[in-house]
Amino acid sequence: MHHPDPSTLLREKSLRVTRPRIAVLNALADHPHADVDSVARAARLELGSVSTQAVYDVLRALAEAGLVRRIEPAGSPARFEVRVGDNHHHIVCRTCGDIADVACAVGEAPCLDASENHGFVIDEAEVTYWGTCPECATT
Amino acid sequence: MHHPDPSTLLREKSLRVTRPRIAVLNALADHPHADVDSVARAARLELGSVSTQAVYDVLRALAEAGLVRRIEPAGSPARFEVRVGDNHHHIVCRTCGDIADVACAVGEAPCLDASENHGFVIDEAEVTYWGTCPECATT
DNA sequence: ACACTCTCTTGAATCATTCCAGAAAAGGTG
DNA sequence: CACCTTTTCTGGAATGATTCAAGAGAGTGT
Repeated sequence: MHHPDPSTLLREKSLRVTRPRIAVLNALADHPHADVDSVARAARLELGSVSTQAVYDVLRALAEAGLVRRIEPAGSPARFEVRVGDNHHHIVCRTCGDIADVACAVGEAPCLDASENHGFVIDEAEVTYWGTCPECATT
Repeated sequence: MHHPDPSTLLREKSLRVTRPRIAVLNALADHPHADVDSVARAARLELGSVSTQAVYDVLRALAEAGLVRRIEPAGSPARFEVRVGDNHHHIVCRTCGDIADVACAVGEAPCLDASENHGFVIDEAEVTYWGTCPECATT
């Protein structure tokens, strides 16, 4: 399930290849939209042990390099995903916080134009759909 | 400054009319997109003193009643605005965190349709434009 | 293998927000 | 207007997510 080799990805961005970084990339490949805690748990399964701070550091480094994307839906701790570069959007369940991907029709950022920009230079339009997921809808 | 009378707004929602609530509504009318701390400071100018917890409680009560809207841009503490009910969107400066309103072309939520909904029932599409504000662009 | 630099570990601090129990105040009623 | 019920406000403490700091440890190019 880890198609693009984590080590290769890291080298392409001139980042050092370390076991925690590989474990975090693998964790995110298996668990899209995972929060820091879930990533840390998954990484620990692979490594035995990693400090929580290392996971935070790794995630920040990967996000800065553009290898992962940090998403922060209102009311939820930060979540991360490896799917980058396609400017897709998210749909969040108001009840359980579950997140699903929604492809962007345009594909490139910014995919929407603002009617008034107030002099701002806009580089991205982030869309978050809010609703109820199938499971929470039935209960 | 405070166009619709705060007391009237509160009564319309069957909320008790208290001095902290009026002060918070006035503060938000004067400072759109203010965070809790700014609201508390503004409210203290009007009242002399209010506990921070009262401000949190008031903001939650007002948000639940639909009198104010809570917005939470990634990386920023929660901010509040007197709700207009027009489903407008926001443009956030990546550098200074400043927020401006952007009218929604459609007006009613959800103003966008998701291409795939994964079985979710969508009730709102929240759009956040990211960019650089005029001041930060020049510096 | 060596040296240089970046990354990881441990431990503590910070910020925003929430929880709790009791005191005070708002609104309806007689 | 005084009373009573319910809701709200106060003060203090707790929680959760995230960040800071200093030193030990590991990756990379020569």
